[in-house]
Amino acid sequence: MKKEPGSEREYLESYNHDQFKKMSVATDLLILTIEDDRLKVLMTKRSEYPFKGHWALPGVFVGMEETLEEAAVRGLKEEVNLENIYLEQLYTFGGVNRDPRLRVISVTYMALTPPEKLDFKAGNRVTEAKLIPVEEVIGGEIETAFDHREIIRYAKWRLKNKVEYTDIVFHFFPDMFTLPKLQKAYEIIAEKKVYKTNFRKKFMPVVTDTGLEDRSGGKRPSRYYCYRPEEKS
Amino acid sequence: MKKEPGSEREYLESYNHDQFKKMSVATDLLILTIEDDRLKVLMTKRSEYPFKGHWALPGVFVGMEETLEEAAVRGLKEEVNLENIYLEQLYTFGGVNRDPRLRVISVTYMALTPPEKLDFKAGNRVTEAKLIPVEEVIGGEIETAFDHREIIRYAKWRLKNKVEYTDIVFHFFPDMFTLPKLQKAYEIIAEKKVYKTNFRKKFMPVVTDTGLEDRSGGKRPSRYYCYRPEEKS
DNA sequence: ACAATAGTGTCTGTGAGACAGTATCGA
DNA sequence: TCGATACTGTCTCACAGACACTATTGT
Repeated sequence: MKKEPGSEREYLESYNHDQFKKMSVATDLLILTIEDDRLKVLMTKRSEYPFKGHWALPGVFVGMEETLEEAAVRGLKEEVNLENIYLEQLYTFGGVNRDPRLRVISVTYMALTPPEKLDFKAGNRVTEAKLIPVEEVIGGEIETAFDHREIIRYAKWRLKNKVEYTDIVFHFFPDMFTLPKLQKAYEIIAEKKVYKTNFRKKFMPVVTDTGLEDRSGGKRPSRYYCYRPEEKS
Repeated sequence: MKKEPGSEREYLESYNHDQFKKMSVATDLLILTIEDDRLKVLMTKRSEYPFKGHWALPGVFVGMEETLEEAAVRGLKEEVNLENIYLEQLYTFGGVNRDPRLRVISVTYMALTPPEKLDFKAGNRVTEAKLIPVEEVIGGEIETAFDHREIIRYAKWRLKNKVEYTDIVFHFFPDMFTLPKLQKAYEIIAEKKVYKTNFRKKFMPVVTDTGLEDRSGGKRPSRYYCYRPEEKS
């Protein structure tokens, strides 16, 4: 078959080298939440080789007809039945031997949610899934599959940085929350104590008082606030 | 052929679905520099379909035996004969129809360099390459291939953010530089004027005076500084 | 009354913004 | 001397850190 140099056909063929055939692209999900005053990540126990019995991040392969973000959203829906939550691309990991079976490029996405919204027991999944404190993963107490320990360490680092100059803390809470709880979450992520006064000065401008109170504490009740329902016009 | 459920073999086969076969992974490079008081990006003129005659970012496909970063480093070496420069992963673009020929996931890397180190005329490249002001690309004055205009817009945004709270400005300069020039670069990237006094207060702690002077200005000479040769012990 | 938690007032220090002033070059 | 550029001193103001104080609950 005759080839026209520089033609579309020649290009299509040149890209079909065997070299580029066996790479797969996946999105791995870092579903993070705060529970019992600890930052936790959702992991699934592998029931198959390799790393059978180890814990891994949930993930899906990217289909030919979906974007990376669509794949991440699909994964969230399939694995934890979760929709409409905060999602951001974290980093792309492409080590050669990340997966001993085949070359997998993993585009990781970070999802933040209050623990109440997680529903990983239901659904049609067979594999075991649970929230694991990131400290236990990073500390090596948990047997972790692939390079997922590194990925989790990176996510924790990114979160720690962003919490100081953005409003991501709010994504760990439902519509209503109390400032003491918000502060506690902030301190866990930032890994440092802050003064009540300064914390409130910082976030008061972006929250609004609901008038409701949380009387579950036993002591003086704290007020419920909402995030930014009054955006300044 | 008999299959053992849960075996390694079954897994390998299940990942060989046609669905995951035709995706390619590339790294596109954003080689940024400051020249003539403008932020510029290196682009190459496409000599083939598609987007023939349009300008595109340099990039290489990721080989099976190299990591993403190794591919980026190789691309830098091949395209602009550049080594040992600042390189950071920017973002991964995975739109379905980014490339009309085949599905390409593009892991983009941002490289910063002084313009003197660029050597894209030499080498064995046949395609035309030149530095184009990012404003012209974003403004639509330049015919841009694929989604590269979006990528460049994102890089500019990221750079603008990082310049305020990191030391990336220094990567646009060789070992020695004057503070007025450094400030000018800062202002171009941050897209705002700053006061000399405050700029110096901010960066004086991380530079050291060489004693040398730049007498090319015609007026009062400015001193040459180095970046952090005196890291505090 | 008391312990415990929620919430406020205010002093201090740091660092950016603003601007006036001094220093050094060529012509 | 003059214009232009390099460099410095210092006032102000916003904001985070620090800490003492008041307020409201259950027991």
